[in-house]
Amino acid sequence: MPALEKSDPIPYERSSVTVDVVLLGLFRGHPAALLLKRDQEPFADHWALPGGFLDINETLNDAAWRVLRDKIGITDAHLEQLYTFDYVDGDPRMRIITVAYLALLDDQAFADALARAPHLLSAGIEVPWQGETGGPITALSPSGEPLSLAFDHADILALAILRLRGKLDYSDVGFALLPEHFTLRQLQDVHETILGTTLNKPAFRRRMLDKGWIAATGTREAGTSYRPAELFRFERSK
Amino acid sequence: MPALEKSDPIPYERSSVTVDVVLLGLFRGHPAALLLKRDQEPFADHWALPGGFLDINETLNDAAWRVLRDKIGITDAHLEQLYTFDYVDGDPRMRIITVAYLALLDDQAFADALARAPHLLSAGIEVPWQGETGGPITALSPSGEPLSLAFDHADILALAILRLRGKLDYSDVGFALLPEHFTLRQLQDVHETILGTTLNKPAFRRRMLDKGWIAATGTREAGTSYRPAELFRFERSK
DNA sequence: TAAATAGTGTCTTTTAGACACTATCGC
DNA sequence: GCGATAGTGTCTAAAAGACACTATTTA
Repeated sequence: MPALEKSDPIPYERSSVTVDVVLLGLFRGHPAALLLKRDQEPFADHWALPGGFLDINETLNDAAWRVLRDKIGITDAHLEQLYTFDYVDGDPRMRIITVAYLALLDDQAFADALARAPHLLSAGIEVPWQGETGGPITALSPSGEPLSLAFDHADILALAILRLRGKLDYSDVGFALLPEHFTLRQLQDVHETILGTTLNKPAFRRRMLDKGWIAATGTREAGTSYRPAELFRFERSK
Repeated sequence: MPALEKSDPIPYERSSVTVDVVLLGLFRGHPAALLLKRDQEPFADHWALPGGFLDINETLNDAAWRVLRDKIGITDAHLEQLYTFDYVDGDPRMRIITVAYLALLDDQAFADALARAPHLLSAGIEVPWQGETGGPITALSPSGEPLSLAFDHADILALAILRLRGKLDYSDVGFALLPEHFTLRQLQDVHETILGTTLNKPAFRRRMLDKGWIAATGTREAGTSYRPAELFRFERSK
């Protein structure tokens, strides 16, 4: 558990800048985020994004990777900056600037992280809005109960979903949620889960193949009780 | 002129967080940004984005508006957060976190700001890359000479263009560069300038009208030596 | 009437959706 | 062969591009 919490006085030679990381994966057909339970005020017993203070001699990216490594045990993931929030809690002395990052994990990395750190919670993210409109989200416990989130972390989670939806079509973020080799159906499942819609199969395949982002491996998935699908991997054609 | 520069020692009760604002408008068929000349080291005599330190009791948005108001004299503009940079200059004690903002000005506001603050420079932004690829940009003086930019401000300007291009089609940012009443040709010019391409006229008109973002005013532009175009204004249909 | 730009009708091309059909695996 | 899912052919619908044409203003 973190020795340093945001409620602590700002320590010597540290600024009041923190880095919080949204660790996002897919779980049972829903987006899911890894959360930690706070044991101190404010927001004791609320669930929070893993985060930490920015060290004086590290970059923002370094800090995000340090959070991933030290708090979750992850050293490999898609990582990008999301947005910078200022959380004001009444007392202006307590003002904190939070640079939020988004980390994307494939199923294996997500499950490994959960197994390694038993205090982590995999929270299902309920996204009640369609498209790129935005709005509030709800984080659900594994049993389906709504979770109380600390600080403005519900807003940060909502923005993470929004960003992911916006970038899914024109960038390669979708592949960060898949293992190295994957079937086109798995890729489509990722897109459908993130977007919260169903997609047309032939059109989706055409589009993905036309983008030139995936290359057939020549191998097929194993262990199915039906026709095995071809495995692809992410590879820009140029 | 600013009394406080980034090169100064961090003052009491101020964090090392700064806010820089890209003030973007369109000038002679090119994107243009408002820059200030630095008179102190580091980067003395280089051109820099207007910015300032974040005050302990203001939000990031407040700080961005304060920069716009105090340094440029602008109180009304489209303003959004762009990205947060950490600029490291060798000495880790000098590390600065910069939250970059993007402000969009229409021609009138852009010209007014230039007239009000004679030390401001309108720098043409040369964007050598197509689409949403990204890459370096060049800032040009009014006479066409490349300008030396301070810190990582060339990167920030490049990101501003990239963001604008990415959002132009699905958001309303384009209207922030136009006056309240505008013709469809003006709207198309804005899009073509930002994207650096030419667009098909009938297709553009169809698309804009179908979006339901603009409403005809029933009036027409005046003072033309040819058929005057109908004036529209920005107005979401729902 | 000439010049210039606004605005549109329509054909072609491209892209997406619908949907059924064939293909291939385990059992 | 049966069940299940992979993968495709093809028709339809929608959107974008091309391009010429008409419309309306000033001079």
